[in-house]
Amino acid sequence: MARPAKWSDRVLAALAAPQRHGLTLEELRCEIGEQGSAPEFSALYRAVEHLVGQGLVRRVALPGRPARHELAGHHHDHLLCTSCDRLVPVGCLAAGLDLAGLEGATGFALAAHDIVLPGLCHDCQAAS
Amino acid sequence: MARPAKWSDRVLAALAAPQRHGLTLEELRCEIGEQGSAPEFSALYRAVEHLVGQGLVRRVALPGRPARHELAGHHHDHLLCTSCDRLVPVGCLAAGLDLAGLEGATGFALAAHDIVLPGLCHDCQAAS
DNA sequence: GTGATTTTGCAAGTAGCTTGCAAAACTCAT
DNA sequence: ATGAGTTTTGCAAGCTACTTGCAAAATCAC
Repeated sequence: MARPAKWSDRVLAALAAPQRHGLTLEELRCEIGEQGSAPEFSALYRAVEHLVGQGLVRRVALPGRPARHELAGHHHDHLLCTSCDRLVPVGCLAAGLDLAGLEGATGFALAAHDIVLPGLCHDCQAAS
Repeated sequence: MARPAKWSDRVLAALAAPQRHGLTLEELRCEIGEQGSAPEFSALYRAVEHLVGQGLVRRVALPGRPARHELAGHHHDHLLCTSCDRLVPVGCLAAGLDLAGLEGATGFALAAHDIVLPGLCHDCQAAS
């Protein structure tokens, strides 16, 4: 090992804070910046990329929105509020799906899924 | 109504061809271009956007990939081959999900879902 | 034809992500 | 302490897919 990664620990710490589930890179940068100096975006990007590669962080890619990141614990899926972008974990949704049946019918080999159901969270329903 | 849309019909025709399910704008442009002149990208973009607004076309947004478009018929979900980008329709997956239970547990109002399960299609499994 | 309306073509702009590269920071063996 | 080797950082530029602005052109209703 050579130079130790300055940001990786801060990233993990920020993701561990349970206030908000699933942070974008930009949010991570702000979060980290509040306790000192904020990292350059590309440095943070590469640090997170590295953590994802190590399997410590899970990236939840969302179409048309910046990806969100969470600590990689046990698998779960998400609900996404399309109004405030809140990402809510909900326990594996694929449990109810006949994956083996789908694979048989289509010839696909299904990979690790990552189901995100869009909707409006409680607060945003009230606000509209 | 004033000037009639030159491309909308071509778009619908191209999407109706069942060879490939789910076309990107770029693929649509090629497809249309093969029977004459290809539309400018932005014209096509706006034509498709209009059709989506009318409810005639459904846009399947995919993270990190260009969105794919299909004729809006009865609802279904998709499998996506992450190697060749093939989009395969598979009949509503949410049927197996306890949506009402999720809504109750989270306070969410779930919107029209659009589940895409990633995997490897038969051909791409063989190729690897 | 005239006017109103809408689409087109061209260009430029945007967000979010990704990469190149040299300079710095750090560890380890000497 | 010194130097070699490795990795991260900062800065800048590049990329893809999408989105928008605007004037010119096409078409419809009259």
